Amino acid sequence: MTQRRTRPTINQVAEAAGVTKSSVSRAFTRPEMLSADTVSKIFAAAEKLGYVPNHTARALSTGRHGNIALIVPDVANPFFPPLIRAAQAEADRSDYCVFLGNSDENPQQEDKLIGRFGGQVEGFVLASSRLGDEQIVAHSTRRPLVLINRDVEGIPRVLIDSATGVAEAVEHLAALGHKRLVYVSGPHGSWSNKQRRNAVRRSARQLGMEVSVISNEYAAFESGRRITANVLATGATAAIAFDDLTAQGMLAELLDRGISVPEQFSVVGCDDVLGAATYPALTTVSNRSVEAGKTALTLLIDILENNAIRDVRYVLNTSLVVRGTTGPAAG
Amino acid sequence: MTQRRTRPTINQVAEAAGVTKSSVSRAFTRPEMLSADTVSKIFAAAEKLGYVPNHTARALSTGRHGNIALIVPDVANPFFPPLIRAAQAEADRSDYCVFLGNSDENPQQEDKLIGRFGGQVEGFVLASSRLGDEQIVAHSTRRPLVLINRDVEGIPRVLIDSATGVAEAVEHLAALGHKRLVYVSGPHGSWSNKQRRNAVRRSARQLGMEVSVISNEYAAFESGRRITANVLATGATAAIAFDDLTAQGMLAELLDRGISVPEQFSVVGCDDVLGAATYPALTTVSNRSVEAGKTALTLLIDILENNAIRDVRYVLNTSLVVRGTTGPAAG
DNA sequence: TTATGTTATGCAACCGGTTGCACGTCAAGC
DNA sequence: GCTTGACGTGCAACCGGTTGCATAACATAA
Repeated sequence: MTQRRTRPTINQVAEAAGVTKSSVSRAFTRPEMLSADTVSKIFAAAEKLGYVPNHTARALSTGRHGNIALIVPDVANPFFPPLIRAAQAEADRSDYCVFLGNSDENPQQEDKLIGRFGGQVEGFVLASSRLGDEQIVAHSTRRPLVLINRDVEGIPRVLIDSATGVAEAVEHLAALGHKRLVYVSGPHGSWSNKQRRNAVRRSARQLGMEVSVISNEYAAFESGRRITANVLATGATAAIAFDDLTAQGMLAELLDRGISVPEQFSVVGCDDVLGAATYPALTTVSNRSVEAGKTALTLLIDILENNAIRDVRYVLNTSLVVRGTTGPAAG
Repeated sequence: MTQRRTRPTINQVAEAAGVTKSSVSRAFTRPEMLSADTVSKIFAAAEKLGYVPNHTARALSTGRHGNIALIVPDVANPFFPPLIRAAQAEADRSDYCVFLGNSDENPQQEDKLIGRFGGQVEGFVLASSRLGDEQIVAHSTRRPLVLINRDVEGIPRVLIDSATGVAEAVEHLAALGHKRLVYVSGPHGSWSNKQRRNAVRRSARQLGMEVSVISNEYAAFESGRRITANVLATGATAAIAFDDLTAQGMLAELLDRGISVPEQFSVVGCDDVLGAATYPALTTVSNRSVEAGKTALTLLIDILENNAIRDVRYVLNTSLVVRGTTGPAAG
């Protein structure tokens, strides 16, 4: 294995070019301050030595790292990867590096990650943060911070308003003749969950439907299976799940129990992360996670570069995507 | 908005505790060098001021950042999120921060990311790298580097050996009476793709089956749909796809064309990223991406902490998961 | 020719830690 | 009582850049 050579420093370039290190530094940061001659002399020397400015040293003296941190509750939840990818791409356009943190749905872990990243990032994007409002506010006093799917006043935030889509879902079910409805909850600290639950309740009340709420802490396929018994026990004819994964688990469990969807029971998911991959293809609420990721980063970078401290509340609407898991009420 | 205060430095703590900054530094890094009295005096002062060591300054003088970079071709490809999550968790156990890079299946982009991260990480994990061998070797001379699903001699690597599972798949199809088979390729630079293609060819030869290979640069649902016509044109009765996404696309297209699976055509995926979510549930080759992510990180951290420069080649075997998309050959 | 202004470059302090070496103190050994 | 060694702490250099200010060189104006 080849030896790991120590990289050339600004001093060596300076010596090779016959100038001082100030000039070398300027050649790389503000070349317009130097004569064209000097600049090209320095570049030639740098090129020859394979000089690359030391990021850390630069960060120490300027206080600017060119890094941002993105923290999500669960990387493996299909809602997040597209968001992460979009955020990443946007960061890349402005030459920022992205730290990714996985909080495991755990506020303490989230806090710990913020602390760990704190010293080496310009700012944060917290997606579906599980922290309390006060903690979020506290962190935002140290570093610029943008929230996704979390509505804290005074802090720039990008919200995917699933309420519009969920309301459409309830109307859709009402139109199909359903009278009793279940909402299957998501994580306790989740803003989206609260929003969806409220939207279901509100619409159902307006349409004269009856709603039960079933709690389900960890949103995933397996827990979707588990809570299906409780859902059926309510006597409802349709369910709206916090997310597609939960809905998918319910679908599998219903199939196993010989209950046919949508003939005997209707299921609606949320976030449209599975496309048409389930069987029957899942009726769900559309997802704007790509735009959310991109927008959050644009916002953060704008704040960083222009020192714009604005109280932005950016809302992305959603709508119902009707596929094959909803049908006329049984009976 | 509260003002962003500048954090206390080692000097302020030193003054408050009535010692020099050397002692403060030692209190945090090698407290056994100091008297217990001094240490507690310093900790008290630090606590009171809310002192947190400056990561950047420390990194500058020690050359150690406590960061590692993980680069994947596509975060949104469901193969990677579980791997990323596992890697993340493992890094966390040793207090490393993880930079995530998305190369977009593009070697240039991958190279650029490595350069961007280079100055602030201890080492790299490249998952399914699209770089050429020489580039990988070159980068490994600068920083420790562990590969996932890429077999370059002399470089520590974790390989998911899908060949075993793919061979089982071919045998399974042969046992079902299939004589003509298609392998639908994945990305050009992909080691996994080469491995799978070869495994299909080898097993098919042994079993006296005929194989066509259809190329398909970008592995995804849509491209799976697109190449289905070509697949059918070969006259084969079964196909093994580079990955589940491609297989899923084919399934959708076959359904649209009124070709029933598995009665008229059999499909096998690879990586088992969709679980039983497709319809029919996809027969596929198991996936060890979680272990791969975890192992790669363990390896890298071991190299970093113990300076162990070993030529490790860690292989994870796979096997066939039979579900509902394979059946007896038509006719 | 001298005063005045511009421009390019150098000097040295600074960012906030770490660390090799020197020094002072105190206890044990002779 | 003096030497020796161990131990705890301080001094100062160093990591590799950035940047405010001073200065030299040269051009322009009076």
